Amino acid sequence: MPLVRKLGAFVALSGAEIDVLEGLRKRRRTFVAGRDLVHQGQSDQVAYILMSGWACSYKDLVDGQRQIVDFQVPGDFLGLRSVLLHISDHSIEPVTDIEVTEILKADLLEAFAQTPRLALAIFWAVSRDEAMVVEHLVGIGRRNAAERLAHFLLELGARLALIGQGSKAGFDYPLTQYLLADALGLSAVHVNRVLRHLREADLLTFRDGHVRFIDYDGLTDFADFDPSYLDQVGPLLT
Amino acid sequence: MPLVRKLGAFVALSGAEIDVLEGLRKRRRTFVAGRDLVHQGQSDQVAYILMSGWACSYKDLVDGQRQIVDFQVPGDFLGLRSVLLHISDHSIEPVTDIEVTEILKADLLEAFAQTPRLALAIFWAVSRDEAMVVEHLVGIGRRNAAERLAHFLLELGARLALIGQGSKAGFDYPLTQYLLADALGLSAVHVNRVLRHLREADLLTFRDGHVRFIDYDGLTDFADFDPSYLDQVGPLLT
DNA sequence: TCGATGGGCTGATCCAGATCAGGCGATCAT
DNA sequence: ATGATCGCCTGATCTGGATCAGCCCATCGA
Repeated sequence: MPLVRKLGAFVALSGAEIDVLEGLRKRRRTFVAGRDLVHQGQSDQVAYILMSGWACSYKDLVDGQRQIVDFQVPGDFLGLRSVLLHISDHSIEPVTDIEVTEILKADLLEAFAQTPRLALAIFWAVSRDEAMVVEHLVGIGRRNAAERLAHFLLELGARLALIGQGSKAGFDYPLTQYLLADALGLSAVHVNRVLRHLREADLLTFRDGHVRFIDYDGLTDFADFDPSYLDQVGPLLT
Repeated sequence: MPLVRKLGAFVALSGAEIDVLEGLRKRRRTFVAGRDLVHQGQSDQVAYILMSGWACSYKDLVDGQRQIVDFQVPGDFLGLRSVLLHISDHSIEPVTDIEVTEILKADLLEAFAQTPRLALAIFWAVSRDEAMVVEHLVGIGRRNAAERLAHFLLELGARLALIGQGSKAGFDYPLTQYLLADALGLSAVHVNRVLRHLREADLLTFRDGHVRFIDYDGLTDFADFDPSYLDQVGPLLT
């Protein structure tokens, strides 16, 4: 299970703790691509763990624009923040068909009371998510389009590497350039142009559902990518 | 104590829980304006609760720019994220002289184990902080300079109202236009111009250390400010 | 088989906000 | 009393990325 793998990067979980996580298998559900699981303004107090597929969390603006806050990959929580806040401040949309397991507020209380170490591990995961949002903020606020895009793809690569789905060579993605634009605060037109620049600079390619890092070190340098905020020790094996 | 007041907006804390918080008084420290308390890359695993004064958390880029992620006001946590992550991914600078109380990682574990409700309240505060960062991300990504600035000041007003230091009429601030620019992803020059526009549109004034909301409802409308992400029920009394 | 749709790609034009280059007044140290 | 510094303010110019308008190709349902 990808979550166990991810949390394992932070603390060695005991058998009992892993059992708690594995016990969640029972509440498995699936959702189809494109139809929101959580909608802005809803007050369900339910979160999910993503088991397979990709999702994204985003906010809509009145004028019809939207900002994608982050993509979620297997092992990530969906909507954990809205369990504590009374109203969900964002929407979540599956990018692909996805499988999830449900977490209720009661589960969280249970985890806090019974297995403080597991609670701490969840707290770590939440902190890491927040660190990623902060990094996106910095990217949108201060990096130009090319650096921002490169940085974003490097981050995704590192995150996927942690669950065994990416490496320094690249990774498979289910994203469109429109999704990327919504995440990066750019127009789809400009995303396309920037991808061409990166390709022409022999840094990476982005096509047919696969990112290939051609010059990983050059790219890291270009994007000023310092993965320490991801808190992964040896993030990229290959 | 402002933290008690803030958490009280989420759960009614028991006497015992308040005692735990009040017990932190002993580890009070002060810092002078401008000198970083926490520096990017440091690995101290210590956080603080801000008792008085303002601070800001920010990230530096290689090219000398910086992005302020958020300002902290009394009752807010400083650097809580870096207690869990092994390395602090950001810096924290006091905007004014500040008073803080220290929280060690051990305290946090203690809180999780002993008083799960308090732990939940802290979790709530962290979720709220994250929701604010997300809102800033949306602002920088998709709002124009004027909307972004107005939204930001309205948010600050609401946050200060929660601890009794602001209202629909306005609030006192210790910020410069340069700080505002670093927070909003704008240049200081442009912040100045936008402030003039907002003043000329009879929406607000920003001078002599005091924000005055001239047309609160008009401003809310203009900035598309929906405070539900702050999870405050009756945020603005006056 | 042929529209319709969705994703990718491109050139031309436009504009919000950056950058450059200052000026003004208040405070403060010598 | 005089620089130096800091915060605020302004006009002129430049530019990164948006917007507009459209083409190409693959897929898919009727």
